[in-house]
Amino acid sequence: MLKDKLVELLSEAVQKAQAAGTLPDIAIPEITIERPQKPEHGDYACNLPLKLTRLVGKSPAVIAKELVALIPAAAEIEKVAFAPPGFINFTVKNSWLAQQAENIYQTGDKFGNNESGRGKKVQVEFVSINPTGPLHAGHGRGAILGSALANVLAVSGYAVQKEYYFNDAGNQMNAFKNSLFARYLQQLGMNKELPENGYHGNYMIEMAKDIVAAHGDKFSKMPEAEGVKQIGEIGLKRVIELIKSELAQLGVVYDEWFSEQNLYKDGQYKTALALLKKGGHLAEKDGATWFVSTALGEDKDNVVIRSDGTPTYFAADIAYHYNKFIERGFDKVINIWGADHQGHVSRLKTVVGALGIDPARLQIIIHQMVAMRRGGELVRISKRTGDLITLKEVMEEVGVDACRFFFLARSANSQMEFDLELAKKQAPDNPVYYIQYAHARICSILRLAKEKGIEFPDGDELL
RNA sequence: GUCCCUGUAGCUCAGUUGGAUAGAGCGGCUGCCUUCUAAGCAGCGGGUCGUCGGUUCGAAUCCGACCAGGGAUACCA
Repeated sequence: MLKDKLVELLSEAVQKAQAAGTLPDIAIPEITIERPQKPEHGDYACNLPLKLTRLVGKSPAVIAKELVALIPAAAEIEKVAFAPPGFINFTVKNSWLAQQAENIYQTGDKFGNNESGRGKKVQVEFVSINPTGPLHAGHGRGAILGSALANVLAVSGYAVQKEYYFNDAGNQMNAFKNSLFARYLQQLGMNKELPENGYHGNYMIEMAKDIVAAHGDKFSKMPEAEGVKQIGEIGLKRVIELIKSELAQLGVVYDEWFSEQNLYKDGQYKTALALLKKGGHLAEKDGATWFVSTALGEDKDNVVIRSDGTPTYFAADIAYHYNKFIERGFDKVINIWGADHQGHVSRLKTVVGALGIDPARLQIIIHQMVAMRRGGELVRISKRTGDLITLKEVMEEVGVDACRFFFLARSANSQMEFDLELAKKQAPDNPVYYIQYAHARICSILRLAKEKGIEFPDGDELL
């Protein structure tokens, strides 16, 4: 990259200055190259003299002028200039720029790829919602963020693995299974109430209908516990397939679907907890087992095993991260979570540290919430109410490309509003439309050029 | 109460580790139409960077206090 070349040139100049005694023999701060905002300031700029002024006790202008004189000539560079108060500005040759257009054209899709990841194993885990129903509109944000990030890492030379973690054990799953069973009995005309914290969505009724069509009434004839279990398994499979296909439709494809149950099967859960116990991080209180995070600077301790002997979600997460780092040996793990999980960041990092893993290897990206609207009107995302808007509906309404664009167009840590009207609008105030329009125009220019037989050489400066 | 995110042009937002006159798109205003989709092109205007203080050669950026909006504060996940 040209920036690296410029850093090289500047380092040479600094060394010469130090050899000549115009600069003292001190550690030089990192040389950074930036793009100036004004074209008069050249194509690239460096503020090293400003950084050095305090260290060497000379005015930035003097340092800059001395360095400019010592910068060696280079094929890419037209001009090196001093600019007050202490910038060094570089102007690149037009011929070099024209050559870049040709390079980009020749490199094609691979342009910009690099090896800075050096093959390090990175896992990006995202979406990972409980498989209790279809994805809603807000889940699209994590999905797009995760897949885009994984793409970027992959072309930067990392060995990336995209993972979806699903909880197929625990309370939420039981509520799902019981709800589905209740809906199933209702379909058969039997009187059965939904459980108190059950799932009310229409998709549960649809799924119950399908199960009746496929399997008849056989689950109603077995003991309830057995019926719930079997019907739950069917429901779980169906929901996971549903989620998988919706994400695939969005262009998001995973390498691994990781089930929480794996953690218990392979004994990793026990191993991870034993490791914490050995480190003195666990304590018994009120009949439950706690992770004593207060000893490590956290605000409160966290329950790991409830007084009824069942593990909490946090306990599973401990085992899961033990698995990621120790069993599977990822160098770096990136979790993408919604803002509603923000409270878990600190304790997860703490417990990872307690397992003897450098917490810096775990990076958690929190994205803020998404509000959907149609023009002026807010659209609810809530699962409880009937006017739930699913990710599938959004994709089908505005199109996959527009969907990806809008979710990616805001930085993760600012709240966003997704305007369905705007995303569909064929007018300049819709950025997606604008981009598509630019593409159409370019194609039509190229088509006309071909029709008229206009020739243009590769890397023509006039283009 | 405590913790996290946010507050920058009329609107939606960028702004890398502190650096040059704080940027973009849209909207607004002015001028352009016989050959590319006028769904266009050229130009102009637009700001106490939430408020107040501090750090320093220099602050949208770092520190402190405060104000406003959103989120989190379970033996739920």
